[in-house]
Amino acid sequence: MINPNISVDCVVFGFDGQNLNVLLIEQKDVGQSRKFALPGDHLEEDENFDNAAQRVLRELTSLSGLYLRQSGAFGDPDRVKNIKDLPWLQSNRSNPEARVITIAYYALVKMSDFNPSASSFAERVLWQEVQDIPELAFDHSEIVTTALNKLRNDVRELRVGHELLPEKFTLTQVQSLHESILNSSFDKRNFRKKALNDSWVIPLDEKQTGVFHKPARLYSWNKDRLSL
Amino acid sequence: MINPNISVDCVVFGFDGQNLNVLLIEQKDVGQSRKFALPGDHLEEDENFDNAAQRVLRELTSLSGLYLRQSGAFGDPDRVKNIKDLPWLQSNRSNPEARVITIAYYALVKMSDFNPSASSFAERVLWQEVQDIPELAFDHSEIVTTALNKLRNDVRELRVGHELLPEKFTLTQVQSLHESILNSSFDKRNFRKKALNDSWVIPLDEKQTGVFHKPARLYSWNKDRLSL
DNA sequence: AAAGATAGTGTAAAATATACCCTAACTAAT
DNA sequence: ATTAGTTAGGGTATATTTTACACTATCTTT
Repeated sequence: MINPNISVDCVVFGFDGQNLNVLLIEQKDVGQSRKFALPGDHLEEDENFDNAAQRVLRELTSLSGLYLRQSGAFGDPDRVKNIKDLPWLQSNRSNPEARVITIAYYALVKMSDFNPSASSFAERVLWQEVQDIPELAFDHSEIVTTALNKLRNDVRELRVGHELLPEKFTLTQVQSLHESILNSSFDKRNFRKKALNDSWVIPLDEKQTGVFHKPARLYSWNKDRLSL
Repeated sequence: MINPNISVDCVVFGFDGQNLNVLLIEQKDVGQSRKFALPGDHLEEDENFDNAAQRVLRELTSLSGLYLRQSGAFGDPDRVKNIKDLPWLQSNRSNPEARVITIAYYALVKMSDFNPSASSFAERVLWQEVQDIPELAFDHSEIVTTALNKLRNDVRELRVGHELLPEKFTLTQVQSLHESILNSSFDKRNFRKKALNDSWVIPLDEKQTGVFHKPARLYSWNKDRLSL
């Protein structure tokens, strides 16, 4: 049994070692125009928000096991009343006029660890670079902006980002991660000094293999240092 | 027309120049036990969250014009199913069994500027010191904790707290404010150095009057420095 | 004139942040 | 075996920020 007035929307940021992306779905076409949106859907009657976010994401994109954090509630009475969204609502909702509030979640994943594939009313799922996000359905652009701000705050406090790298990783990987999330760049020596000094990471007695240049030392996260 | 499934709850922190308090309402009694809760109520059908928070607070406590910030959404399916809350629900809600999700807001005010008075289903409103909050209805304790964490983050970044002091104030007042919100204490010289150095405030050519000790210089906020 | 109360101030030491470039170690290709 | 290509990795001097710490000044009241 579905709750027609409450939905969750997920902003999944994906990191490919290089760039920061957002996972979008392309709505199954109604008329000719293609429409992009965040993966999101209504709550079940007896479901809490966290579970709903996990389920919806799994149903639409086949992703599961993400660490999702709530990033806000959006409830403008007109947020699903824009004319541009009407065709989709009409073909997908039993009451297209209904007011819907949504609880937004966000997560950050390593793109190579997850292979989204479309199902349900998603025609297609795609990774889109954050610098280059097209017009989105409903108020989803605003939801992305809010989530991105939260992500940037969180990474500064090292509250997010660990899920992104393998168990053992190089400092260069950590630095790229921070750089792409914060959209800036840091001095290598200073970055490494800080990471070691603040004990973000623990150096291992192992080196990278399979690269065709000088192999880097591997590190693991210092669990004690990860806030929450 | 009321939306029976969505409510807003307001965590109003009050500063009296000394201590940090939270505004609670005492629910009109049902049976013998008195019950405390946050001011909160259901959304109107066509109301956005921000407006609802303002209205609800006004209706229950007669406070208006506060700067309310969203601090989270709470939607556990059982959050209003605890047996302890049933009597009140039965006498105040047409469908006491209904699932209700709530959007939490918080604000910070100077207690002397606002004079809450009870109405609607609030029997009484009271300021309660944050260190000493009684058991609250529903999941309101959790909501307070979340809001307090947010407040503490915000004051550090100077995003909150200006509403609290008069137009012209002393540095000691600013310091007390920070100390009570962060529940800690700072060195006077260092605090003043920082406030001036970071240009939080602008010194005025005026002094306190009416005090029976050395009068302090007055300052005003440097609007350019206030984030958002 | 004295007592009571808060305002207001400076400096040294420690910790942190910034700016800046060259050599080391591996692989692949010849 | 040599070379070219590629990324790893480290140290120092300077500037900035943070911390710790205690006494005198100025007003009111009695």
